[in-house]
Amino acid sequence: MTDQPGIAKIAVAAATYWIDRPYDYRIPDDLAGRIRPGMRVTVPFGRGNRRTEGMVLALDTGPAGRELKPVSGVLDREPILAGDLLRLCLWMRERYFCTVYEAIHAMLPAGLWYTMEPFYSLAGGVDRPQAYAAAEGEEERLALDVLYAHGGSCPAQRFRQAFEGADPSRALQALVRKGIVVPDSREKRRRGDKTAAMVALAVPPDQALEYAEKKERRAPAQAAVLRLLCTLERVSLDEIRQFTGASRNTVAALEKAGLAALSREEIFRRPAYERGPALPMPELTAEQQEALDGIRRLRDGKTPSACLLYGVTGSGKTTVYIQLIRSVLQEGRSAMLLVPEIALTPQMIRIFSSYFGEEIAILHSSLSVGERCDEWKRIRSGRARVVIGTRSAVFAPCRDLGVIILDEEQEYSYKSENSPRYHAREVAKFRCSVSGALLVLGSATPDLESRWRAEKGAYHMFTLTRRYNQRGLPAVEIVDMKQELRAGNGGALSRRLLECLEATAARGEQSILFLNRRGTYSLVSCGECGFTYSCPRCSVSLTLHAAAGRLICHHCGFSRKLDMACPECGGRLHHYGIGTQKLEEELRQALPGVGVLRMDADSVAPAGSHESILSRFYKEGIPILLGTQMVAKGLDFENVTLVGVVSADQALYCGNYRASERCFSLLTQVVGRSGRGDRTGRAIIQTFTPENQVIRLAARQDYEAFYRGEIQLRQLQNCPPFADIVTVTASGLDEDLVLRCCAYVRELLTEELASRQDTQVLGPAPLPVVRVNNRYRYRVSVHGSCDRELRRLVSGILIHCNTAKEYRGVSVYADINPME
DNA sequence: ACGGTTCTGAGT
DNA sequence: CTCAGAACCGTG
Repeated sequence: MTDQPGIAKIAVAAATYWIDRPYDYRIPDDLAGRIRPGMRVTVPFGRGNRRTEGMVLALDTGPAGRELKPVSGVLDREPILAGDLLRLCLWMRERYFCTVYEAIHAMLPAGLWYTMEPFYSLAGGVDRPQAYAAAEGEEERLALDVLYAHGGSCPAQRFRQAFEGADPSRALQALVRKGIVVPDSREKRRRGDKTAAMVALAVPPDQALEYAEKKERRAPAQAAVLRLLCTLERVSLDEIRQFTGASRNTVAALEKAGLAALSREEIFRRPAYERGPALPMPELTAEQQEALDGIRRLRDGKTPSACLLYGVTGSGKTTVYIQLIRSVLQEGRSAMLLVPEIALTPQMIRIFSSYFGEEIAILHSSLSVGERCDEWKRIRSGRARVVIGTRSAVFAPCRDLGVIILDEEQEYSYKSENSPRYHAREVAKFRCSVSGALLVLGSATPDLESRWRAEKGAYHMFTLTRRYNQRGLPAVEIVDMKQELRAGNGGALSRRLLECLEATAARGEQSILFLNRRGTYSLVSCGECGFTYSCPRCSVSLTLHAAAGRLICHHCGFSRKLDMACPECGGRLHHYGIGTQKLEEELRQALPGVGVLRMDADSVAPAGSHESILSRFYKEGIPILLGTQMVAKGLDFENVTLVGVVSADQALYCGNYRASERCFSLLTQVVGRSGRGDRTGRAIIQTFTPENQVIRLAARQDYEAFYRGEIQLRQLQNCPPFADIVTVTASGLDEDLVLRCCAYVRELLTEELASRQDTQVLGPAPLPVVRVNNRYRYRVSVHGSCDRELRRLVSGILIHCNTAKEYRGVSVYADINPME
């Protein structure tokens, strides 16, 4: 009787939410000792014993109470998830109502995922004549031909190729029924590890040189390779080719002669980014030093906790980050810096590469699968200890994490919109508490929730108030667009803004115009009968995509050609709404001869064009940069002294409880783009509601006043941070059924939560767009503390609604503090 | 979800 | 009595 673990507790990839639990498997003798928690394995699952992937969560000793199925194979040599990430999976399952494997898929780069590829093999004990004798018809014989050609086992894909369009499945199924062929599956990694052939001397250098001299005449290439190897010890085959021109065969000959040894070494695919010149650590201002010291003291505390670094735009938060990361590295630990959108921060990466060189790893969605996978491996191996990335980088496999910094922590891009619907800030907080790391939230306009926690003492707060060069904040003017209309100016740009744009250009300075509306899209409608195009699958109007001349649905992608005239009455079609493209035309007319650069979803579609537009703006000094969200953030150009917000209103009136916060943050950021050099900037905000308090406070850059007012509203509405909002959303093709399901959800929640004073159940309410892709979507919301009781209740509801046959065809999911 | 098992009812 | 398809059920 040994105490060797004989049982593995395994999370199975094929499990849906309602059957997701750790399953016990027996560890067969041949795999004993090779299985550890954090490794992926294959296991038979379900009645059909289909092979599926599983993650070993824990090992257990002891004789099984009943017959267990055995683990069938091991996929990883080493645990791919360390203990902290494994714990995180389980935590995410509880918090975000997802399966363990959904959490695992969020954590692992796609290149490391396995897929199960269907295979067919010859059954044991059947010989070739027997097999062919049993086969009936051309197709079955062909299938056997394919199998024997591949040595008795091959992927299903091969049959499809060999059958040239004909369906092989009938023949294969017949052979399976006859017991000649067995179906099976094999795992396949999405992207393999990249390796390079390396060459090294297999004998002492003097011996190699001697041989080289001897062979100089008859084999000059071999001699050259040997001499190179004497100086460099280990060289890749490619380098040998480059330096000596010798071919593979030359090296092979040396290997055969016992002089060189060939081996394979893993190499890492690295993303392209601009490396900055190596720089000494930046100097800190007194204020920055004070913040840094305070943050460091937190790290020295027994339980490093979270802190808020509140710094106005241009106050040098990045400098503090750099110094903080350096001190973490000096302790031998690793650091993580999360940013809302990496495409917008090439400067950030450049700066960090200046200070940390090849120790940085970059993780974001526009890397190739291989690059992402390899950056991940560099982090896990400890080669890269500074991770810079977007939302999903919060799962980076850092060893001994010392700090996680969330820059612009109020940004909503940190919240995932699909399962697992996690918030990177919450995940970061969890990881920090597990690893004893410090969480730093940086922002010029902190999330109300964070600011409130700071006030309550849950977070420490450090403040940076002074801008770089002692520059004052820009002078902000609010322009009333109603008055413009009364004065007969129906355009998108006020006279005041045009005047300032012209004057700025005349001084040789630059302006940024911000339009809070995506792309070039606009609504099309008939001027005579009022007809508008609507999507046949969704409850929205189609919008015009001028560049393609097509009408497109932003929700499902449906598109159609634009008609010459109204399809209902033949009347003239008008385009409403203003996009960047239209604004660009208006500008060119109003300010002829003044250069305009446009940056929006359309113009940056080709990869890398984002940066090239910015560098043109910088280097060519084009007077006006016009764009959407993407010009609001992170740009830092000295010569920009004017910023115009074309319309401040859109962000504000959309019915979301966070609309004000969002608007305030956006306006503050945009305004902060102005006057970063040695000249004071100016900003102009256009609005139809100049009396609006949020706009006025943003113009004054008065975050504290905004916070005071807004936090009271939140308390009245029982919204975060005073309560969580847990939503249960149902969708399906049958609107009645979806509503009936919601009614059930509402009833159950109301009943079960009746005793909770501070909890309200709201809805069902349609989503802002009620129908997408023919599916109707309604949701019930709970405002209250998302404690264990509520989570269990919601979990039970999800399981019931997704399995009960009266709601068949309705899918239901839950989200906590969703964006919409 | 998925595939094996059981149930059901029309057809021989 | 047979057999196909629907309903059902459990996943280690």
